Amino acid sequence: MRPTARKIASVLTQKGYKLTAQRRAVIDVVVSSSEHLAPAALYERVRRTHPAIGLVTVYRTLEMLSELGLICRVHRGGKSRSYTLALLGHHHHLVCSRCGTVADFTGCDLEELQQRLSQDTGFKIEGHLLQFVGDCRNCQGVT
Amino acid sequence: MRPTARKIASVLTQKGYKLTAQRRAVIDVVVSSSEHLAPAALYERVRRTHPAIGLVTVYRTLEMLSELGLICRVHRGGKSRSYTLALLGHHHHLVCSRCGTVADFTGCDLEELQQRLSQDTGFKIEGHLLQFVGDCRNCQGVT
DNA sequence: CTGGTAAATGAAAATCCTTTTCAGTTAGAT
DNA sequence: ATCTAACTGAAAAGGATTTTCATTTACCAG
Repeated sequence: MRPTARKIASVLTQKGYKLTAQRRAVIDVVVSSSEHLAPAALYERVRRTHPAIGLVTVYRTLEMLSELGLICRVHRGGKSRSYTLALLGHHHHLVCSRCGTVADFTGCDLEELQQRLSQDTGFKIEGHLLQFVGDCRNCQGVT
Repeated sequence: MRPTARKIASVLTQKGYKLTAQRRAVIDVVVSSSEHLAPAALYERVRRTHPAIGLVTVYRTLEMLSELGLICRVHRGGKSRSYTLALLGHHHHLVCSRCGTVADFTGCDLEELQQRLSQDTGFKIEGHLLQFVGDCRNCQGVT
């Protein structure tokens, strides 16, 4: 289930955040992108419709949306961070190593493993990060 | 199975890399550390025995060891990268969010999930990243 | 045991990405 | 319409990482 821009906006106001033109613009881009986006790339796209926006605002908005759980961070090799729209509920990513397309999936079924690890190591486990990397359908033919 | 410094050194020479004093020093620190280490932290430790080494060399050596699969990168929140000795074979990490201690584990059993995802999405999956985050035994009492 | 040579090193500078600061602006409650 | 805390953008600061380049060094050949 992909949330709509409207839905995200309403979460913001409910939480007491102001709904500025800049935030709307960032949200619109996030909602309409199927790939994950680094702050800089997102900034470029937002600028098409909102040329006066500052990169800093993009950073701040992404940070805020991320804390609210509305978008989530994608972990790539390590260079720059990226974000993608959060699906409702627990999910993970499948990232294309060539074009960066992100597919989400649910049903990781790691509870059992987590419990085993907790017992074995004494860790109090708070979360996990699971991500598959590969080539998406479109990129498989490409050299 | 933890590889020894000797073992790692021999891989380097086999691959045609020169075995310099600096590289030996970096390898020694990596092998003798149970935690994962960020380049800067590793640099500090290496300097104890090899004060003239440059941070750049540490970066370059880590990059090289990582490409050879002798160490592997640990993904934290996102700030700085870290590396830890690669165990032989397939394994994953359990990272303490407070002190950074890394425990390894094997047996992630994701083949089935991977196959399902491949079919559903058309991705040609090449690898995955699985990591649990939590508080290790020592850090659980701490405020 | 010498060279000779390509590879490796260290210091400084350059790049990136991200965060902080601060003065000016604005959304939304009253 | 007014007020105020929240928000914004520009610039500066901060950090991590990479590049550049002159110098040094490991190690192969002789």
